[in-house]
Amino acid sequence: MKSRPLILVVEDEPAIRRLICRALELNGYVAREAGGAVEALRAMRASPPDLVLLDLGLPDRDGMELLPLFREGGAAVLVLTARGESAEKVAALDSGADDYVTKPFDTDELLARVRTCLRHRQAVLGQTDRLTVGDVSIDMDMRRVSKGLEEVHLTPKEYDVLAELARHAGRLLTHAHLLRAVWGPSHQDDVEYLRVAVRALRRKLESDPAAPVLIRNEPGVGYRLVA
Amino acid sequence: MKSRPLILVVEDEPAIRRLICRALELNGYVAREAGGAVEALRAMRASPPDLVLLDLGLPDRDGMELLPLFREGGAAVLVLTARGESAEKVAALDSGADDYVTKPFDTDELLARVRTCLRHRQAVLGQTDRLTVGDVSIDMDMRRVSKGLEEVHLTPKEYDVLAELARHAGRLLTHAHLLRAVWGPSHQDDVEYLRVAVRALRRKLESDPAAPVLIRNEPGVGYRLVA
DNA sequence: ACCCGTTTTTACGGTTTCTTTATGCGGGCG
DNA sequence: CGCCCGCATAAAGAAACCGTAAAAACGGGT
Repeated sequence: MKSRPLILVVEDEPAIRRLICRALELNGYVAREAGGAVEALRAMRASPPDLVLLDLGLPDRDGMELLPLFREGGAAVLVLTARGESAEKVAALDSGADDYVTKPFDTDELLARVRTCLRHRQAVLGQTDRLTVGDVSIDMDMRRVSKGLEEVHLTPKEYDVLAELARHAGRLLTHAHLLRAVWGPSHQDDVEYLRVAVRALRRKLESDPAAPVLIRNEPGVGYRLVA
Repeated sequence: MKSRPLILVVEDEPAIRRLICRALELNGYVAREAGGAVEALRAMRASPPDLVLLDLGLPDRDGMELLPLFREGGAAVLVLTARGESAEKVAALDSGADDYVTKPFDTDELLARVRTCLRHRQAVLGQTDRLTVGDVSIDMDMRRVSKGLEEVHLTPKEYDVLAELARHAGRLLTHAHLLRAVWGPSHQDDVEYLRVAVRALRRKLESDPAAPVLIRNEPGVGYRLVA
């Protein structure tokens, strides 16, 4: 997921569609529109969204048929429809929808549910593309790291190590794991590489490199980025 | 998560509470009840649930205060309350609630949302096997162990022994078994290693290391982690 | 061909962890 | 009663590991 999540709004009523998209854009999302099933599929293929807001009552196709497709594409799905039947909700949720909101809806609530859906999806995919620990923030998408306000320059290897640690923030990664991920399987025993890289990272990111709090060491096992 | 997910229903109105629990039990869940905040916390500690159905309007404490606690305990939270204010919903969802349903609710829809919450939770936790015995909890995935609130540092061997014991919690593991698992087949007779490691573990994890309750000794056979 | 930033090696002192040995306690048994 | 065995505890020497520094090799761009 990019720093600005991509949301696809599938809704046949243009007025409502625009309304939703405006609200999304105002809240920092990138919104794409689709008025029907075929259009939605095309948009899906063109650039896979992070979340789909799906109206079930489409003119050309039943939205329920699209649901599995979005799911397979890795998107979260929030069904947003006028159909209030309990059976419909159950069917949609059990088909993999992440939430179900009936029209008319409250915009603030919808946005909160959108956030919740994205949170769930993010957890599922396990990729936090922006991570902030203390005063350092890591933007995976931009491949940028900053401490406080200034940006910090990292060499490729340094960045790769940090990224791997950040992808599993809080978890203890073994030397072998990190080495495999960054240097490839053939170097999974060259712990010295790791030491040099970690030292460089600490020097650049830690407030007190002598007493590291960000990248911790578990003697004999590996390193861990605090969560 | 067990084969039958454990759900804690926090709701002060006995009639509604029973109704919900009955519905849950009929659908293959194990339901626990709590009429207030303190009761909920006790139930939480006794056996951490997979999901909490939380009514915000409790007599003794605002449900919103409990929400973070449940989240930290690894439970999914479905807020089920009479408060229909949009701001309330936004606050709850942004505090980590996985869904928000207002009373009166439809039972089938609630059950579908329960399923969705559990699905999300399972995805989030992935295969994070976490074991809690008394006040010590072992997170295999993170390779972390904590007693009470503080984290406890374990050396590699200490952790390996504990992990092996935890993997077969409640079962009696022979000296040879543990030694093979941790030190390798060539040291399966060096019981001294084991004693030193167990002692270190007890010192760090037991409330009274002189009277161990967590790691028990079966004279002449091996050790056992209580379940 | 040369320069500069990056990566790979190598070396060393200090610390953590592991192994090994020693001692004391208590229960079962002759 | 005294001996032996299994266990807990303590402590010390050995080994493994870490952080640090710096030199050597590398590689892309000018």
